[in-house]
Amino acid sequence: MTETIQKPLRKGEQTRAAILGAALEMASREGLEGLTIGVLADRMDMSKSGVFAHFGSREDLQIDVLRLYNHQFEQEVFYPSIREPRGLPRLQSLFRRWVDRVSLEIASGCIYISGAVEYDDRPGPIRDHLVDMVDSWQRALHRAAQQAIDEHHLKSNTDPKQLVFEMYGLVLALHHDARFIRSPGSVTRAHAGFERLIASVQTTKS
Amino acid sequence: MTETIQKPLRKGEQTRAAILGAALEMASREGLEGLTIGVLADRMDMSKSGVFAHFGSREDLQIDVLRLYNHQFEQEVFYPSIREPRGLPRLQSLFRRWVDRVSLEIASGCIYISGAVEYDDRPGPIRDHLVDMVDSWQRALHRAAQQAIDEHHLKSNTDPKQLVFEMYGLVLALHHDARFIRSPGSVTRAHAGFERLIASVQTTKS
DNA sequence: TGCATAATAGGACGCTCGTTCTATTTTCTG
DNA sequence: CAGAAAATAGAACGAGCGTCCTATTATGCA
Repeated sequence: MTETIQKPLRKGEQTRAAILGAALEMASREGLEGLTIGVLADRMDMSKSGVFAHFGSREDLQIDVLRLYNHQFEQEVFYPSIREPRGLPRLQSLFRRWVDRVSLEIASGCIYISGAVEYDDRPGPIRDHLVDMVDSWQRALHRAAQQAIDEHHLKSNTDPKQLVFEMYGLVLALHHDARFIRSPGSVTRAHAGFERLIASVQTTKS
Repeated sequence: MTETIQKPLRKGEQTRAAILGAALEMASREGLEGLTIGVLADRMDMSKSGVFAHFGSREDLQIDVLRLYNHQFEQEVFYPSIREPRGLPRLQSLFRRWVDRVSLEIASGCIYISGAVEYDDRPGPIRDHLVDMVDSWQRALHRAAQQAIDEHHLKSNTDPKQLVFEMYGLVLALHHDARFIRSPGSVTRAHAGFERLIASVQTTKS
């Protein structure tokens, strides 16, 4: 009993990561509620209990998938953007990278968006985590918008929350039209909407 | 065998309509995929088979719910609006009534929006019906926007599809922020976004 | 008021789900 | 290399699902 807590062995973490990756892919397409251990086990060529043992429960698996998605989102969208100069450039980078990511996700689906519908009325830890993440993302956008105002890139009477509301709408419309309706040109429209939106609150008109 | 096809009796259609109403309410909250015959039967104080007998299958029930929702949507949003004078007034009425309806649906959920996520990657008759309905609604908006251009209420270089794309985005953002995030002020923001949107494509500035 | 028939109940089916228990295999370490 | 511990498999469970079959009750028409 010298060491009660042992560092986990290598193999376990390795397959656990592989399962999590497959689970993320599956949850992106079918939704977090469509994530099922049996199908996941089939796809991993493992037994149900073998997969299950890596996560205490299905809910824990779903939350871990959520965390992984959030991490990837931050790596691809948030962190590269905050290295842009604060103000309008950073805000534009956030939106552009966001749209880029959702554009790629048209084939698979965005968990933030599908999760918002799946858990809008389903209380529990999953909803709590999801709201936290989306709320955190919106607050990051709010900060960037406020900074753009402070830097006098945007008009001083601009409402950051209104701005972010409309940016979010453009991305939701992109996801909706491209993934559900499957009408072409949605990415272009999202960008066009953003440019018109920025133009209406920018200090120096082009 | 004088009359092979009998007109259905009164009682049957009556309870069928009641079931359909409860099913619509349930599908609004839980989603069409969350609509389950057992729970529906409990809520109706009926047996599962009693409920089931009114619809050939669960899928038929879901499609009938969809039809009922579509009918209500048309009655509340579309038909009252097309009695407004064509052009900008009609377009504004369509949006205002649409937002009004979604505002009321914040407590229950909009099947067009939740269905778009549930069936964006799930082929079948339900998806087909859903796409038809949403597409039909978007085309109605396109017509109204085009007419507003023809009437010279909107600038001649306005792109109707871009306009409808952004209108849809505002409603999706409203649904998202109000129902999922539960942040106040979303309805106001949806209207503010629409006014800014219209102002940017209107012929005579205020 | 009878009687054909519609409406409903009850039970059983096969399936899938998450979860648990136990046994077996694999992996790392002393 | 041996042995402890981790990783995985396999089978079984109870619950919930849609659906089907059969019996019973309720309805509306002649």
